[in-house]
Amino acid sequence: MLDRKFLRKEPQIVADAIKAKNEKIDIELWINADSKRRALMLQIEDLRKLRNELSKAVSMKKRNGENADSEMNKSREIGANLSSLENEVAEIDIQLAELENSFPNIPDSDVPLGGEENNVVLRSWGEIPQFDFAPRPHWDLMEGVFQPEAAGRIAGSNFILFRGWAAKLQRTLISWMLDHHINSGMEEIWAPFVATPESMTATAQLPKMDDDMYRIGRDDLFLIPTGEVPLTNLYRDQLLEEADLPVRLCGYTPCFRREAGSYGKENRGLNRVHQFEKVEMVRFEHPDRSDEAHQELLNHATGMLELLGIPYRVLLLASGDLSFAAAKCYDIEIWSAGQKKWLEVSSLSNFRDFQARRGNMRFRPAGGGKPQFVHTLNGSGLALPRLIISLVENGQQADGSIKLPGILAELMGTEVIR
RNA sequence: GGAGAGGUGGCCGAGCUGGUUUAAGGCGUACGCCUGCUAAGCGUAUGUAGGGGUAACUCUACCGAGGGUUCGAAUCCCUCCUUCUCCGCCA
Repeated sequence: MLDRKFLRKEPQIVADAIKAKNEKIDIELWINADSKRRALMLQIEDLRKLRNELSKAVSMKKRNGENADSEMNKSREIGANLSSLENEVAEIDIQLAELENSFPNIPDSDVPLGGEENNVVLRSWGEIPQFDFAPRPHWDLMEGVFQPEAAGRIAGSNFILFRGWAAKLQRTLISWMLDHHINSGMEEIWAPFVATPESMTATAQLPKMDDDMYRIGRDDLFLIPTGEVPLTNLYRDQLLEEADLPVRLCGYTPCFRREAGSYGKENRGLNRVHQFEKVEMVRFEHPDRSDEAHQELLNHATGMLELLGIPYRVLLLASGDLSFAAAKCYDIEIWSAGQKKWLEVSSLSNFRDFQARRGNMRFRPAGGGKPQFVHTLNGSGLALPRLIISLVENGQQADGSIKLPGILAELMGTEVIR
């Protein structure tokens, strides 16, 4: 959510951001409703003041045993007036809230304008593996341990069922990544995998992503589409002390996505599924340090890829590719040798105070003074299916066996999976 | 699922037979004083949001959320959420 004062003062910046993010909403609607609301509030507050004074007079007179009928009648009239004005304001408030929820965050000034084609590759690491045979896609290499048909029988199409070493590999990676985060000072969180509409609104999956999420209608809950939701909402409506910052969290969660209308070749195998596992990093930062924190999250995520020996590149997303709530976002893409393409395995965003304002997450400055909104950041660290794709496809050998990077070989108890 | 008890400012906690409470008091925090340091003590200030004014300042709202009763609601009524205790059910 954007600050109302900002909306009043800088409508053009907001309009530009709406355009840059390809949203369709008109700020004029908000401006009109807001000024109408303020005019009404002026009247309401005057009437309330009058009524408060009358009330006081009634109270005094009654205590002295005097008659207060005329004050009470006046007050009654005011009450009738007030309730009709208050109803008007209530309607406007609903409009305003809807509009405010629909304004996207403002992209940072260093974010390139335009769509996906304007994303900038900031850096890359590692050599793209070469083979003296034709490398195969993961669904071939994982035949027997990755069984989409079995998953389909259980839950419908586009779900994952792993067995044997694939199941163990996933569990091992989750555990290793969490330990990696914990060792760098993050606190591990195990949170609910469902969340209320309020939580979804605070992190801004609602209203925009409604159609992309699974909803449990009977209890009005959503299956979380990312660990960002529970980890960030941990501090919804909370007041932190400056000394508490930064709060550095990590946690494993499954992520549920309807991926409505996305079928086809691009989505074969593990590329795009309805449920995937992910380790998420979330950070609550002092506004002055969020840029630095963003870099740290990025370096932390890429550090893991370097340990695993997976070639990657880092993209700075252009405005049109930026999510609704983000001010700035880096994507990390890793190489898929079998499919010969880059796969997004992590998205690291700085939301500045956008989510904090929606979720009322604040801190009290060290020297006292008014509470301020924190900055929230998050990033995948990392998403499992595509990481597994890359490990399997990049590590494949001519006979179809898979060579594991040293660190994983140790954890899995074998250097080569057959 | 059933019964009961709670939800008040950063925290604790009074008020809850409706009207000088426009939320007491304490803790914490900030500043100052005093004690030759420290501890203790004393004094003052200190909720959030919005509006008006150049300004000292001032007005309005907020006591889990939303409705209702009333001239007037933290206080009475209804619905919902949530926490705790007991019972039931359950991996």
